[in-house]
Amino acid sequence: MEEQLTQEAVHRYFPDFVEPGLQQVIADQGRIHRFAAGEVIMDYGNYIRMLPLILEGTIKISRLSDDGRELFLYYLTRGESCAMTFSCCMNAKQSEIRAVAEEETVILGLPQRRLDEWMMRYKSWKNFVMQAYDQRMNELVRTIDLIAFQQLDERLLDYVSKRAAIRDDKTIHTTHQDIADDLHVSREAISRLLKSLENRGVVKLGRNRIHWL
Amino acid sequence: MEEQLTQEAVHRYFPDFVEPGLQQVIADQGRIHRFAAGEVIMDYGNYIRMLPLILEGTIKISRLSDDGRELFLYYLTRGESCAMTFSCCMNAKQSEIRAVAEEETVILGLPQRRLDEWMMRYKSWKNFVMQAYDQRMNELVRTIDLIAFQQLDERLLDYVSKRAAIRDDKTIHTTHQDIADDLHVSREAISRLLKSLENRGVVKLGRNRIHWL
DNA sequence: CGGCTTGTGTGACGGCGATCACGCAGGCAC
DNA sequence: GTGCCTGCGTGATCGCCGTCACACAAGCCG
Repeated sequence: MEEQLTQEAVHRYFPDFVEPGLQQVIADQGRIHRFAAGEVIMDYGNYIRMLPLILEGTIKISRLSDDGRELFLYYLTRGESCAMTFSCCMNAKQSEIRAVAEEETVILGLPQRRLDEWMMRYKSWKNFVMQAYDQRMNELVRTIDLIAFQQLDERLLDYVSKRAAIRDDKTIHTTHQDIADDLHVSREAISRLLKSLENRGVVKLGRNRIHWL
Repeated sequence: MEEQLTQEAVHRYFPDFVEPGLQQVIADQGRIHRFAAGEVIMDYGNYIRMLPLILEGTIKISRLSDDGRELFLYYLTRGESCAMTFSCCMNAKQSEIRAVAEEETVILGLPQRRLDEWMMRYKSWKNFVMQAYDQRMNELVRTIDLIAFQQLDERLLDYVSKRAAIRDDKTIHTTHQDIADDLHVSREAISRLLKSLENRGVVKLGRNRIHWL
């Protein structure tokens, strides 16, 4: 069952793709894939045959550092795509990132072969790609800023608020350990700081969930 | 005195620009600018009218964080260009970065107006731009990795070796305070660690200079 | 119900780096 | 030479977070 989108649906999901020709090829060549929460969409070392555009849901992008540790980079949500994957597509490299569905997620997979050609043919596609790079660069710079300057409590606040915002859900379902892993700190530190946030009335805690006030 | 390059010189500096037409427009439209060590090439809030390609020398790229602190990002050297500037050019935004010449530096300035058009017309230009983004993304990820995982001594080693490598000069001329600022740590910590590196025979220290062994 | 697993709270202790407070040394100006 | 400024070395103290060690609580399953 290989679903496709209609040209109208492409236009609805990605209103920035203005050229009818672009809408048409995306509709023709894109294939819909569905993933359950926790499913690995793409993993380190995989050969990449398609570029994912996210239609629904959220995916979490991580990367292996030089010495094999997992490094959380960012979340992607609907209407976005993965800048780190472009370069792999372009050079037919193996994936340097892992993408995991955070919740039930629907993506449109575009065949790797055509992307390069689209860059030169469709201005709005080129802009989309450039903008994706730009967004991610800014996100990474912001992360560096947080790690370099902020205390852990600020970083945690940022993390929690962002995760609450990315889906319109004020309750995050996760464990303290998972947060600690993403921020590369100890679980105890997260527990203590969350407790103090609760005392300050910023969040309400429960087992496996954090409610953002 | 507005110097230009010949088409042959463009080819020599940037062998990856294969299209003769691209070489020609770069030669025609590029203007050479020279900067002394320490000179500010581009500053926060400037309107950007040109994209710099570095012909000779080294420039240091920094950025203001959300709350106004200076955040060192990376060094650029010959044959490279600044990915963060592309996006400013594209959208005619004000600069979000500061570029300072580390040493005497020569750049070729390309007029902002044409860049977008070149992306779609010249494949090797498009590849150059994409590769620039990709390199910087990887550099930023590596920085995050270092800050998140490594102790300060590892970061310092990485920093010193990189600065020694970027110009072919095993002696770095700088102060402990400058290094401390780049790494966002205290000067004392840098002094102590450099001392221990000297004791371990990794570097030789002198006033205003560090010699890499 | 009791036992097990998984998640959370909390104390004790230690290390790294920040901060403060100096002393000292190299080089420049006079 | 005498000052003076800038850069470097070093000790003392302090705070954040890592680590270890447990207690306890929530939920699942027999």
